[in-house]
Amino acid sequence: MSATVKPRYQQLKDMIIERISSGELRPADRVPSENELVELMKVSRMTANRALRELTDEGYVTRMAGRGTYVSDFRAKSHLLEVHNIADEITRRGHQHSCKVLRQSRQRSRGKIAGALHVEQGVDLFHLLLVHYENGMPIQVEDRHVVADFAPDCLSQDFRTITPSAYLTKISPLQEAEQVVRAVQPNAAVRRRLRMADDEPSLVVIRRTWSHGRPVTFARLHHPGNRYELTGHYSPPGTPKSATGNVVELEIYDHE
Amino acid sequence: MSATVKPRYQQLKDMIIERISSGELRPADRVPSENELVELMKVSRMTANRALRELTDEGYVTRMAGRGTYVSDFRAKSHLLEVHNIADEITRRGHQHSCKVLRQSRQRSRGKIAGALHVEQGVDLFHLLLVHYENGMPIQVEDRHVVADFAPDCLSQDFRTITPSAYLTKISPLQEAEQVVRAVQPNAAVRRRLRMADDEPSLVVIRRTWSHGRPVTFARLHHPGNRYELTGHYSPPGTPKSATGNVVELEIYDHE
DNA sequence: ATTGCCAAGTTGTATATACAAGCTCGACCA
DNA sequence: TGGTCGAGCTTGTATATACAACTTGGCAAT
Repeated sequence: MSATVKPRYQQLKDMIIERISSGELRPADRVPSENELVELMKVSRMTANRALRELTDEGYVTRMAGRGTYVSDFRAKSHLLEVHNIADEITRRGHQHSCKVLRQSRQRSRGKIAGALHVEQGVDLFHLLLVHYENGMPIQVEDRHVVADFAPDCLSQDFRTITPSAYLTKISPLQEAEQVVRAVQPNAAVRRRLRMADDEPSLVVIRRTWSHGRPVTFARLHHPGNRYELTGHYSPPGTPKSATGNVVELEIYDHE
Repeated sequence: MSATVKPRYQQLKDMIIERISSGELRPADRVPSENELVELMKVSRMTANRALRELTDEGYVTRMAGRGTYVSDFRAKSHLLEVHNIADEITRRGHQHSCKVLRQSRQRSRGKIAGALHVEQGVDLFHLLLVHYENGMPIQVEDRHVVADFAPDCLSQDFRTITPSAYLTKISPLQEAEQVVRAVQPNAAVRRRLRMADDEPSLVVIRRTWSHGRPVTFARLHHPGNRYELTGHYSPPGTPKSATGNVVELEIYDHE
């Protein structure tokens, strides 16, 4: 680790973050204006502007033209959880990912599925039912519907070599998504496919993905509760990546 | 909605995003350099620089000094899930939040808890055990440990009026967090506190929060699986907020 | 043939300057 | 008294310029 000097705008950001973090600047307090920073810190206004603008993007401060810059109210901040693509997640663990295709068929949309995908009853959909394995152990049942005209060659894909998620993002990458995570008692079919114990709950991720302003796919991802968990690490944007070290085993249970 | 012209740097961003989204620019393709954008789009280099820099922050492109700018590989992108503070979440639904404090005591750290908080055995901790209610129905059991010297006045707080999360972020807001989400069979105590059905699974969020480079609190949040879910909406930063409309009810189950 | 080095192109940062637009407050006027 | 307008602050954007650091490729010297 060399002691290279940080850029000036980053020093400004660090200084302001430190003043917030230490409690010297509290939520709704006024942050020095760009011109004040110019004098205080001997920088140009564009440099001060960049620092304050990035702090705005990162949620630390709020700016109003004509008023000034004020410390944000953090209590509203959400914690973020990353939900990875299952195949990437497995290979990143150094394990082997494999996949069995149970169904890959064309369907007419109906009922709730049609509603979720914002299409009329009877519109062509593709239905995919896959089981993903990690070193041979089933880890996810993927039950997915895809709007047919978004991915016309869906039936000719070999989803053992490319996951539906990767295939769909290849077609049109920049997407919005809604997600729901639930703990449920799975039905018998899912329980059997995932080789789950009798009373084992399932962690379910439901995801609807949008592209070019319309829903294009709707997936229900079942995981065995005893062998799967969602993990996330949240640090404010702009923070050095390795600040907190590795993920640590976090045990759930003590007796109350 | 007035038809005010977008700023020039935003037009640049939109243009590049559109070229990526349409498939004209694919992952690993080269994006026009700043100087090329200066000529093509008749802007100054600083404006082109801002556009490309923000696209970098938003994950669309990757830049390398001396090499150029290249379209990112989206397959690696994670979906994000927001995990809200329980009290905010309830009040945002227009419901009434209340809270019962079951335990608020000083403890010596030991075992796994000490390890998770990176402190020696025997260091002072506070132990909090709360139940959060939404319109009178229990919705979360919060089992939390706090490093004592981070929050010395923890025992004198009234956590019926301020949640531990809000209290702790008030002390020192800018924090990193690790989170794990699991589906588990809760023990009898949790099941009783949350008035859960016999075979109902529990959605558990385990969160360790850091401040000034060290862990300061460690919380296990149990929720009843039949009455609680995590929801999230992900759109790339910089996208207009209301692009996809409201959250829609997403049903879990069809028969296979 | 290999090595070394330099030129050209790229991103990254920093400054000085300029103008537009929004907000506040006080001076001024009717 | 009440209202209006403008001075002076703020942020937001845009440009021109400069230099540093990095990468690549080709050329020259060894």
